[in-house]
Amino acid sequence: MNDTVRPSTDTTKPRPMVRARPFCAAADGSQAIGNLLTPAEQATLAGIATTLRYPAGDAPIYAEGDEARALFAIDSGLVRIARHGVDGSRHVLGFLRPGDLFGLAEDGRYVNSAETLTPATLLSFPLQRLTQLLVEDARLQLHLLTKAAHDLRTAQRQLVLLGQQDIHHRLASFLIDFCGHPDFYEPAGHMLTLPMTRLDIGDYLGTSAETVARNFGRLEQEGVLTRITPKRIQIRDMAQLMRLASGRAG
Amino acid sequence: MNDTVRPSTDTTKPRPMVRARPFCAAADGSQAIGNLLTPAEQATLAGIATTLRYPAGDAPIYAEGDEARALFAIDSGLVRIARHGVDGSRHVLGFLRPGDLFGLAEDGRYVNSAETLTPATLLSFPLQRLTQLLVEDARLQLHLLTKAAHDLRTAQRQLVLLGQQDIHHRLASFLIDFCGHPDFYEPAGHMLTLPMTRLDIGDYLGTSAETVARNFGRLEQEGVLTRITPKRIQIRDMAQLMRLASGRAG
DNA sequence: CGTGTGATTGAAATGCTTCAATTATCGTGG
DNA sequence: CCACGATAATTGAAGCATTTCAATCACACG
Repeated sequence: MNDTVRPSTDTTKPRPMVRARPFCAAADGSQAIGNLLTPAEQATLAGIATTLRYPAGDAPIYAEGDEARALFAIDSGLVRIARHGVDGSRHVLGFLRPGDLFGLAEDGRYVNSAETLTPATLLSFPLQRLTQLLVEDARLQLHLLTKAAHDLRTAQRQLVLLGQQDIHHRLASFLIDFCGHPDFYEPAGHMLTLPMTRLDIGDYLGTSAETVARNFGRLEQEGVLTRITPKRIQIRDMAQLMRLASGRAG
Repeated sequence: MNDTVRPSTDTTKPRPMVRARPFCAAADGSQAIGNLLTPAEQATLAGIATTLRYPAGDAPIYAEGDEARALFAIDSGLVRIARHGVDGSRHVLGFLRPGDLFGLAEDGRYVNSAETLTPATLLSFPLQRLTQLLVEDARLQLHLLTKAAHDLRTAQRQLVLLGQQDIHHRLASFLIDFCGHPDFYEPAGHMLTLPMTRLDIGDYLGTSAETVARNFGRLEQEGVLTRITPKRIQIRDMAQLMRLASGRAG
């Protein structure tokens, strides 16, 4: 295991990015890039990438206000994107998976912060060289444009989620998101494994860790799920969970 | 005044798009295009545009699920972008102004609905021809990519806004947004003119029209503002309003 | 096998939602 | 120009969900 927060760096050829969709609302630049770009385009991008390794446990990748020097793609591991209010409050914008892209800047600075949730390997694309590439390759641009449009839709999904009044429905939506991802949901045993804390979920859903815990309890009482451990959840009534997620009373 | 909901169409040369930033969180594709594109690029775009005129009063521009045939830009007037839940609830994603772009599609269909707030003149860009243009012109693409990135940041702002617990702060943020736009805020008399209803604001802030009204009352009691009429608001303590908007206790 | 972090639960206070009634505003036609 | 009617806004009150502070419990890690 890594014993420092500083990432280890190597410039060897990174593995190709081949993973699927992002799983949760990710209001930041985030989407699978593997199935949007051709192998040739991926190779072009990989040519300017540097591989970085980070340990688990909230290792900072960048912070709000930092000078933006690179765009990142996740090769392995999980990353949390958040913004912080002046009062110290935190709002989690998304949980990112392998294949997801993040690090969009504004006026040369990052507008949010990124930390690891688990040990992670990232690909870093220096902005300067990336920009150079973009003006040369229209095809690459069109794909990135498509990606950005998709991210906007994803952000809209979370906006609608936060627009829902009660946490009961928001939590259901959150869980349903995860059930669509093989890395976290095992259909055979109906087992869901959550990689983040209750506080992370609370900050994501716009509520507190306590309310999240209480609503897990409520879903359990209703027979929708069972908490094997806090992070290992067994889904007992997927149909009902989906009803709740889509806003229908339950 | 228009006497039908169908827009009148003409193919004469549309006026150039020259307005400033969008004013409110606009989770949909929306941003001033005038100051991002060169006159030549604007001319290229204008060449494939059709001008549409819509009356006021919630005239539908398109609805969720409609086949997406065009991208829209506002020449004059105001447009509301929203999504609807299966239970009939509505979540307003943004209020758009002249210069704003909207109508991003997913799988050939619109993912939200757009209606007028006031009489509006729109420029319609047929998707087919627009796509053609994009693969030919790398410069245009890079600008649209920048625009998309900006919209993502805007969506993030609204996410943070909705992440705030109480409506008091959310409403303050909402009002501060408007104070930055000359079309709605007159600094001389500290007068703010809101073009939408309390229900629109409620659906935007994730609450009800009643709670919005109550919080206007509360801001008035606190001496922050005065309601001349429901839609004409005089700001009496801008500093305090900004403190509230940034999350600091009031 | 301790120890610290995360999760859960309790209880009081607050804020929000909902239903309902009243009042105000604005566009329209007399 | 004023009156009218429809829509919007405000306010009241009861019920409910969430927040906050606090204490306890469970688990993972060393």
